[in-house]
Parts: sequence; structure tokens; C-alpha cells
Amino acid sequence: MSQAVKPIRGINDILPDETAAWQWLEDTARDVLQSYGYEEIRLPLMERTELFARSIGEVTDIVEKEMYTFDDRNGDSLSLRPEATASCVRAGITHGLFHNQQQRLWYAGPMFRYERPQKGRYRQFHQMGAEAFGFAGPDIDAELILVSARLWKRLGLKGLELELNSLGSSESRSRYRDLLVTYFNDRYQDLDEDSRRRLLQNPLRILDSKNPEMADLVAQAPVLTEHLDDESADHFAALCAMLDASGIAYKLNPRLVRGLDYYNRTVFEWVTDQLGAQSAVCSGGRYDGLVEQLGGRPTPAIGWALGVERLVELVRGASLAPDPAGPTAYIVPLGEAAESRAQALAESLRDQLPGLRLRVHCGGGGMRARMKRADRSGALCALIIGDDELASSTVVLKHLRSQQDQETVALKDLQPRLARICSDTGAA
RNA sequence: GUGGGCGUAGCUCAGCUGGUAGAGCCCCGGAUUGUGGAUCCGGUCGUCGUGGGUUCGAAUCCCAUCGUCCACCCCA
Repeated sequence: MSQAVKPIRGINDILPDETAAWQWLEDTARDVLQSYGYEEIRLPLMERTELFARSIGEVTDIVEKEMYTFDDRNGDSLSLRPEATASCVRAGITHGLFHNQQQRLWYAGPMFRYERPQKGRYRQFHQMGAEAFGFAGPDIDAELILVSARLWKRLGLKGLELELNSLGSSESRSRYRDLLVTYFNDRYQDLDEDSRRRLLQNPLRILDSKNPEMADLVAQAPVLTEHLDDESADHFAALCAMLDASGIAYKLNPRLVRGLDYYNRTVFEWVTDQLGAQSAVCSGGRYDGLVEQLGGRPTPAIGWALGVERLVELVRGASLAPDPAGPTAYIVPLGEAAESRAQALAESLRDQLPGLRLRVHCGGGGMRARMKRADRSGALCALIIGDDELASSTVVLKHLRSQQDQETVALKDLQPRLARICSDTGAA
């Protein structure tokens, strides 16, 4: 044996025993998004590096040390996308989607960040996201939160908490930022190493510190929500009233900031305590300045993204995902004559019943081995075809999930018989 | 980038005061020549992560290295 090729760290395969949960989650999310009138947009996996630098922020960790960046053969610097909002905005500008128009969009797909992998954090991970463009008022903020809340409900997920905050306008945010820098600079001696670094890069993130020794200092710091501009305060109050009216519970968290530079006003996170250090399952916020910043016309915008791996973990942990459906029938041909007929029989059944799931035994083996495979396949029944059945144009239908006696079914009656099995079990 | 735990069969793991590698599950065959699930019998499967060192002898001790998991950081 030659040496096996190693996989890339933090870039995982999703194996067949997990894909049922993934598909269920993705299907459910798509249904929910479409039920609110959101339309899918498919975006490229890579963009010019400049796009991410200009949107996420030059001095963020994501851009400085977590992007997969390389020069293509023309010498252009490209990066695998670390998130999709920037691409979505870019695509909207490229195709004029924002000119006097409103857009409700969603996307799904892999993102890439060069981080040390740990629970709920991988170098290739998947997000689904929703973005709304051209809506300035708090009603769309409420709607986007309702979309996410409905998704948790449809998935049967309990225990997610919504944390909510407002960062204010970019002007009030930067005034607050100055206040905060002054406050922490005056207490520089008490700052831990991480916070000193953040003071230069992203002072708001000091408020997020997990270090208990920083707790007092953070608690005494100026509070963001007390320094909002009037319009942002009104916007936020109206959003809260709408959520109250819809029965959505939330926790105001004045320390909730976001790592990406483009957010303003509403920011929110759905958090869980089930995922170790990774508490955020879905988060987002308003980014009213981004479209203009990337060369489009001023366009208010807001969106969220959810981490598919994290949700899959929650859904699997709570055994919420339905069991994968096995085949309706497993066809067991016995003898050369039957083996040469089996695939043709299966083909004609699939023609007649498009929803039917048939697995035809391949690979030889004795009767016992074939029946064992039929059982392991999860099939509802086995269809046994040997010389006797060929001679009489019948098959033996054996029920594998119940104690019903096996039946001999004429070939001409097989299609309605299988259709009935499908409908009895709610399949197809 | 920093810190800690762990790397033995496809999977889960035992073996670690150095003596030449085991169990359960899975898989295959048989008991049951055309009938799965339960039971019983038999069988296949290992560069003991990699490289070096100590030793008559290393899965076991030492060093290095890689991988992986978790946490910091960052964030979905």
C-alpha cells in the first residue's frame, strides 16, 4: 500500500450517517426562508481580497490572519470567502439589484477561515444567511428575527436565547468608541494582555472579555445604549416593541458588539450553552453603510448568518433530526437468470413510481447474506426473485419491519402493491 | 499564534513498574444447500501516529516531530 493522502486540518468530510440531518436542516431552513418571500442567491466561493478587507475591516483578525489568500495566475490577490455578506453586497452592486429596489435574499454554502479547529469551529464551515436590502425601518429587523425564531420552532430546538443590542449610527458609535478608549486608557494598568491589544484594534470587543478579572472594569465602563443617537434609540425601541408584540423573548445585552466592522444599529445573536466555547448559533445585524462603502448607492441593509455545523450538532444532540429513510424495497435476485433481470425490473418500477426507493442486491453471496444485506439496508421489504418466481411471473414480497407473512405477488400487481406500502408508511 | 489532554484493528477501547499485542462491535463463513433480525461456532483485520535514543529486548522509558480533541484567541 502506498501512503494515504492526508486530509486538511479543520476541513471535514460529512459522512452518510450525518447527511440526513444536514439535508433536513437545509430543507427546513429553505422552506422557512421562502415562506417569508426570501429568494436564493448563489455566490462565488472566492472574491478579490480587497472586497473582504474593505467590508470586514483591514485590522480584524479575520482579514489579518484567518483568510485563505493567494495570487491567481494573473497576479490578482484572491481569497476564499470567510463569510458571504460582502459577496452578497458586491453581487447586488454588480447587477444593480439595489437601484430603487428592495431585496430579500438568502444563501447557503461553505466559508473558510484559517483558525485552530475546536468544537463548533472548523476551517471550512457552512453558513446559511438571510439579507434584506433597501429597508430602513425596524420592521425588517423584526422580520429577520422572526424568520430565525420560526426556524428554531420548525426544527424543534429549545433553549436558544436571543441577545439584542444597538450600536447606534456610525457617528454615535465612533463617539462612544472614543469614550471607551479614554475610559480604558485611564485604567491601562488593569487591562489584561488581550484587552490592551483590543484597545488598539477593536476597543468595543473589550466589553466581550471572558476574563473574570476584567469583569468589574467592564461593568463600570460607559454603557453603549446610553450613548445612542436619538434616531437609533427610536429605531431600537420600535424593534423591541415589535418583538414584544410577536411574543419573541430577548435579553438586552449592552456588551454585545460584533467582530466585523460594518455593523451599526441593531445587532443580535442567538446563543446556546450546549456547544462549549462556541455559543453563537446565529448572529447578525444592520449594516447600513456597507453598500455605499463598497461603491454602491447608499442602501440600508440588515442580515444574519447561522452556523450549520453548530446547528447540526444541536439538532443531533437533541435527537431532533428524523431517521434517514431506508429503501422501500431491497431486491434479492437468486440465480443468474434472475440477476440478469433484476435491474430491468427495478428500472420499470422506478418509471412507474418515481418516489420509490429501490436497492438492487449486487455483489453475489448466498441467500443468507443477501437477506442480511436487505435487513441492514433498512428496507421496508425484500423482493425475492428466483427461478420459480421467474417461471410464474411473480416475486416473493417479504416484510422486514413487521411480522406480516410474506406474500407471493404477481409482477403485474407489484407496482400497486409497492405504492400501497409507500403510502402506508408515509414515504414517497 | 498560546496552553492542556489524547494517538494501539474499520469503530470504541484494554494492555504502560520493559519480555515480542488483546476484547467488544463491525465484516465474512457455518449451524439453517431459497429467507434477515435473536443465539451458538469458526474466521479475516495491526508499519502499537512518525523519527531517533536507552536496552539483550520498547506499545510500555527518554527526546523530537506530526496528527487530533478541548480551551484561550477569534467568531457562525
